[in-house]
Amino acid sequence: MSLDHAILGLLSERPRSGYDLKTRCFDDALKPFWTADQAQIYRTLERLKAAKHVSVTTRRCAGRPDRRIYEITRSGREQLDAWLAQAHPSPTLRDPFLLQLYFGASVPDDDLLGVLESRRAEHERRLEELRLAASELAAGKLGPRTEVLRQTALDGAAERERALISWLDDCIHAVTEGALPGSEGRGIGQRHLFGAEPA
Amino acid sequence: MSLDHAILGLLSERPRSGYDLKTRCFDDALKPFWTADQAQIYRTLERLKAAKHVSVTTRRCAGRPDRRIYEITRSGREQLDAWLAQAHPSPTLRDPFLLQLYFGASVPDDDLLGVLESRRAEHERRLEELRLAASELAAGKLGPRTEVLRQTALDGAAERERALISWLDDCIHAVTEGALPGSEGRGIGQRHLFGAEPA
DNA sequence: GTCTATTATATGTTCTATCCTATATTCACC
DNA sequence: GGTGAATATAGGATAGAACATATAATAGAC
Repeated sequence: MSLDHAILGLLSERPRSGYDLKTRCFDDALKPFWTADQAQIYRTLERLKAAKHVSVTTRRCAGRPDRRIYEITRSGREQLDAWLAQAHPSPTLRDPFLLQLYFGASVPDDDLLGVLESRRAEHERRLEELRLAASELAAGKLGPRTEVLRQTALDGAAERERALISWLDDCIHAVTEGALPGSEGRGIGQRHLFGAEPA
Repeated sequence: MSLDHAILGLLSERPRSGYDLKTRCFDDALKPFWTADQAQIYRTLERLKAAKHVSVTTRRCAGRPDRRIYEITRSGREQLDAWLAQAHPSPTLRDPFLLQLYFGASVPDDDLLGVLESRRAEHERRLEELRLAASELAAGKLGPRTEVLRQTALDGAAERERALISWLDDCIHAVTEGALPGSEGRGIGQRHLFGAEPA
């Protein structure tokens, strides 16, 4: 239910429409922390409205569809505060790339290197995004506690990326230096090593 | 479709039953890389069978339900090899904890500290699991390339955890030293700062 | 003697996320 | 005059993950 709370958090700053949430929050400042597509946002707003955590005011716009401006209610704030103050389990990480390494004994060095380098580029790209977000944050538009906390959150995400990049560099180095034992073909030898299925 | 390939990878080592995959792979050695519940595994095996990537042999067992042993087919191996050799997008990270920091300006230091410490404990727990997995791996039962790759994968996951723990330590330190600006109440002042919704 | 765990497979339901499509208008560009 | 982008909301379809329940026998604990 984290998307609910992301939206409640955004609405606790000021009232917004669904479109506004999408284009000016989830596609922008919130992107490093949580993403959501448009359909999800509108559906979540409906749900929050049904739960009375937000209220709606329709604003007429000539020609266009009416704008529905959502505002957080007292019960929404209470819900948000309770959620913010308690610990939540961290999501289990499921990364296809680690599976590739795990099962990659039959993959030729060249292909392996390609995968490693594309992964490295991706983390570098994310790190760049985080740097950009951090520089946009430092404009003094927010309260000091908010600003420090957001910088800290960005920094945590950046640490993660940096750790992965330096590890990937080690991997790439090992492969290009030929430090990785040669390709093993696949499985036939191992099947004998393991023996038959136990009864 | 990574679960499909995790299962194909496991079956490329040796034939296994669904129960076997669950209890001896996904709950064990594969746990740091990919988890799956029983229902998911059986349904995926069905799907792989329909796609002719695995074949089944039923083994009668007195009293118990028959054991269905799955074996990878030639087309399954081809599918697996192709997947292993190409790059896949890394999953977008969505971590409720980062949202908590992002919106946490109204949370009292004590609650914040509780959240930080419980998160730290969780990463420490995972790191311990990774250490255990690494020591179980170093038994010489596998080919040299497989062993190095698996150690490397575990090491990458461990680096991630270590980076987060050291960052969390900084956060905890900052809060306990009072380096974090005081609580801001919530929103009322900010609402004025931001001004009204633009027309 | 009952209760729980283990071995083994399978279905049902719900939730979340992603993608695609529909609707409706204004404005800028070519 | 047509095309596409921006503004704005909403529904449908699908896939993945999580959780719960059904069935069925044996072995061991209390």
